[in-house]
Amino acid sequence: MTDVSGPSRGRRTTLADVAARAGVSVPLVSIVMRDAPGASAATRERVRRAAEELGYRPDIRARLLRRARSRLIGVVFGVQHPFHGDLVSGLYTAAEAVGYELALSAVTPGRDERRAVASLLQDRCEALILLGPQLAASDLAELTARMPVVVVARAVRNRAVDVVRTDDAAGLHLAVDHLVELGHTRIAHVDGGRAPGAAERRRGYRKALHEHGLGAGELVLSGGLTEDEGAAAARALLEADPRPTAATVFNDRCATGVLDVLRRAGLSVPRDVSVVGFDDSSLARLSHVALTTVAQDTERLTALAVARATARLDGTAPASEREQVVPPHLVVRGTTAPPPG
Amino acid sequence: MTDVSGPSRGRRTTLADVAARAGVSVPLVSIVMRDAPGASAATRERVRRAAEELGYRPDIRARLLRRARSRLIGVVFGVQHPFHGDLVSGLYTAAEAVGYELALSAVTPGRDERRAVASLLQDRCEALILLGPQLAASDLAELTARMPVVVVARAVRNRAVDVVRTDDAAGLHLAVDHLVELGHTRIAHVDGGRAPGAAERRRGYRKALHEHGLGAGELVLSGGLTEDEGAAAARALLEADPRPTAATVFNDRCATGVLDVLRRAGLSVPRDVSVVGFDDSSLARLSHVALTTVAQDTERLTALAVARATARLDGTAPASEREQVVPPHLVVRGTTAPPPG
DNA sequence: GGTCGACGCTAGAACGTTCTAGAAGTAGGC
DNA sequence: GCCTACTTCTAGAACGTTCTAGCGTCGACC
Repeated sequence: MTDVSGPSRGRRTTLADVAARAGVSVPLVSIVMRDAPGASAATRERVRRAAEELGYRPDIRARLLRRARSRLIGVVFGVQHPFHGDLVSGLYTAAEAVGYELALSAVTPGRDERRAVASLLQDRCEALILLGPQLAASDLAELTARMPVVVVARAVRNRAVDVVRTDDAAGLHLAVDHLVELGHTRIAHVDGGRAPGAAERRRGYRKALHEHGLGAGELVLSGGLTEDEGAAAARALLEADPRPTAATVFNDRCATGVLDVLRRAGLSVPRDVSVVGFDDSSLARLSHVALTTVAQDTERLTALAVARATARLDGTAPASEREQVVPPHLVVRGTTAPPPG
Repeated sequence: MTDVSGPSRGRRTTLADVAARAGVSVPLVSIVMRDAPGASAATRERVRRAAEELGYRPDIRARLLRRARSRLIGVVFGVQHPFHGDLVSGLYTAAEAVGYELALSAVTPGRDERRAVASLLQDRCEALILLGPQLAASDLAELTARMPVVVVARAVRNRAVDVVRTDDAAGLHLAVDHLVELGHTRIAHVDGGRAPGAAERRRGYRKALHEHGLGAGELVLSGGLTEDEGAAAARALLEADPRPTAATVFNDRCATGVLDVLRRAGLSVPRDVSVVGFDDSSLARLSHVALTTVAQDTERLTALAVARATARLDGTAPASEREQVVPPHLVVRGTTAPPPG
């Protein structure tokens, strides 16, 4: 008989296997594996070696079943959305820093948010983080009654839901300030429609324009989340009379659509028209795009989201102040310059 | 005392709670919830109502702990990679169709593949699907010894690993055929470097050129996965003498970088230069890009990947034929036309 | 009228872990 | 020598589910 104790074959190795090999009780092995107090240094060493030899891996399900706390946070994200990718990256590091794990559930064209949430509910998550959810406020409230829920990158009217989001209005204010400083007076805004944050950004654009005494030149063009919608908006912009010399755009993806149409129409960016995006996505950073844009602080957003979720679990979160707003900052690249003439 | 039986409060409701309410035993409730045979219609109805009233949700961890099979497939994907998003979408539907669930684990800038895989190993997955992994073949082989592993969208030399991938060489052959048919004779290829599939695509390009008797005009420009690398390659292409009238490009992202530089240099696509991408990503479909491209059949790829994983689990997978190659097809849009002159 | 099978249901164990309670053993203080 | 305190360890139960085995009851068959 050969030794089949390796990790490769048949039944998975359990605490009992390790305990037998090390000549101790099962709970003691558990203690060692968890680095919990209650074992001598010599025994720890022996148990560790036995576990190593057997290729032992703790069964996280059994552990969670037994433990009161799962230290697991569910995350719902859109698989299509590049910005969600950035946020997921940040969430992983933020969660790890406070000893939590993440359970991911994707929203895809064939799998809506309800499904994504439902699958996490079975998973013993202690809290849920939803990235830019489209769920109705009532659904969110219902979910919140069941467990802590933190919504990221979307404003929610319902005061019972924790929200962490960028100060979208301030972001557009920054963009307009920058353009005004360069000397622009006719500044358009390409809108995001019903997308999360769009209303706030539109509001910020309007407010900034008025504060600079440029309210008369206000021009909101209907756009959207995607390049195509940006392209359509750019065509509308070209026909405006007088034509704006600058545009703030709902997001970077949409802005690249705008850029493309402007350039194909023979205009130079930024010489003829300046363009400012939003998100500072990897798209904007590409050297041949070099989009001036409003950067969201993903690191801060994700850290706050995880912190709020865990605080809610510990009961240390404030009952008021459910909304945390993170200031954005402007990243000036190559698509903004003084107006022509 | 008010009724605290609702789903919102304290301890989660268990089978025992439902059983007590319905006046039956715990296993019977389990039978009803699983739609397993062994309960009368009347009882089923009563149990279902009790469960509904209590807001009962099965605890998937306890279930998995008890069950021999978890019917759970782990998926490792790159959160940055849009094409992985498409694949994940397909995997969800393919898995659901055969009664499996997915456990997602993301690769991010701060979380490498090892970490991603390790977290799934704890999770009781029965099989692993890895999307375009960068892991060494030896690591893959080691993993395969432990559990069924299916690699998607990357060729693996090791014959012990199941692979489902697009026929990259054939894809480039299609692209070259198309360009030759249009009348092009000087066709360049923008390379993907060490990226998964790049070597195959380069090979397909060379083979097609030779078959058309155009081997003399072979020109491979070093590119990569991203727009920036495509832009650099396009600058090299502009300096080539004689200048190619067409280029096949490693992928769509890279191709958009190529397009951008060509157009900024004052050339018209497709009038002066034709460009063919690879992936048929959402990028290529954008109306203002309208990239002619080689489409990967994501639906087929994902269905085959799930089918292979489950077949491996059932022991019905063939010992040979570890590699399944899916033919791509050409999507002709607006970036290809006959050469000038 | 007894055996058989099917049906509807239940008792008890099992999955792999962690928790609680407590048992040995050692050491120190009086 | 006894009490207390501490360390190291173990027995047994518990988490919520599903599996195995088996118990009644009913009807049918010979």
